[in-house]
Amino acid sequence: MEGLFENFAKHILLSTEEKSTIESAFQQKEVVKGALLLEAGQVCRHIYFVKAGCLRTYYLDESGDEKNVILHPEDWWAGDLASFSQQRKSKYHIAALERTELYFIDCDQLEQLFRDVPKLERFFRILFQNGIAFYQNRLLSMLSRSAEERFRIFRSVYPHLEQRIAQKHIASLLGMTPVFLSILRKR
Amino acid sequence: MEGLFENFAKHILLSTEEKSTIESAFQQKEVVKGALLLEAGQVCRHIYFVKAGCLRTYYLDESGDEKNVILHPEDWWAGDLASFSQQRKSKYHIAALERTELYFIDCDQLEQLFRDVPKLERFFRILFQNGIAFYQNRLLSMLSRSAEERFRIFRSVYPHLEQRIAQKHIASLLGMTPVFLSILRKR
DNA sequence: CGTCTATTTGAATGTACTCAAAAGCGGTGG
DNA sequence: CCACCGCTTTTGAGTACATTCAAATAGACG
Repeated sequence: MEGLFENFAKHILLSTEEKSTIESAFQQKEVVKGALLLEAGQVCRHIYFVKAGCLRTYYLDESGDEKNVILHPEDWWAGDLASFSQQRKSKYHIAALERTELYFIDCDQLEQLFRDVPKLERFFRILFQNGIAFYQNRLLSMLSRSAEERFRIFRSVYPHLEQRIAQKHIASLLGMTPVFLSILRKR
Repeated sequence: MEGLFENFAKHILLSTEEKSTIESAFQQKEVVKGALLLEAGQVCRHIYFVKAGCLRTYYLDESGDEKNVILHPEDWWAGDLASFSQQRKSKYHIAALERTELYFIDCDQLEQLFRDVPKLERFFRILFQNGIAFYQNRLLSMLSRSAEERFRIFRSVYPHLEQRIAQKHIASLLGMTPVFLSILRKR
């Protein structure tokens, strides 16, 4: 679980005992491309950490269109926090865009883990704090950038992801149609 | 500081001692309409809680246009968390849209308060968790809703705010021009 | 009351979309 | 290994939603 602990180490310092407490709470799994980890309408029961591969969180709208809200490549966390913490039905689906290796934890066990290793409250407080900054940025880019600029930003932020995943998923993430993204790429 | 403690009570239970520790860490002030609480380029040194009135967080882009990222009416928190926690220059300005009554805390004192009242880590973890859900929603609405739908949503989420603040600020928040919002309102 | 800023209105324009069809690509099975 | 099927991407034509610019009107505030 190296990748996971490196991630924790970004914000908190864990003792060996704390690490082993955490290690025993997390599980590991590998899912195939297309696998569904959370379905809208269900309560989110797990938080995932992506070791390798890529997940996406998306909204399935009234007309059946999928809107990718966020991609989770390696070293990212995934899970519907609002659903998780308020035990409400999720609005989002979470699925794998590639064969993906994951660590995950059950939501009840995470609550227990918060009690056993209180430092984790701090870790997630900071993680979520950064999450807010991330979404503020995304929102700002929707408010003030053209489709072309948003695509340029995407390319610079995720240099290799463009080759790994379908254009339609990038288009959806950036709030444009795949047809229009294809036109932009030709330029 | 009733409003503030009611807000804390949404997620954590505080003892009388804890309340008084918190109370002595927060300060109070009142600002006039238009007052600037945070300027882009400066490091965010305070977190604000809006008792009455309304603040806005906005981005001033290259061409001098202001983009409202979020409004903070009564009972909301404000402050650039990313700047605050990483001690980096803020990208955003925070200003008052009305005469506004505030509670605020210095960032160093908040760090101290996290040590004195560890429950607050939990409070802010949950607050930020909800913040992420809020921004996900905003983002989704930019990704999948028309300007008209976004305006309808705004009206239902903030029923009285439309009368209190300038249309151009609502237009900016919703990612459209004030001219177009005026056309929408006529319909 | 006068000035300054915000809103409304109209015309022309542009960015991005829809629809449809063709081409490309990837995986599967014969 | 190749052929076929399904899905994704490309291309083109026509369209719509929202913008820009400019001018007129209304409203806020000292």
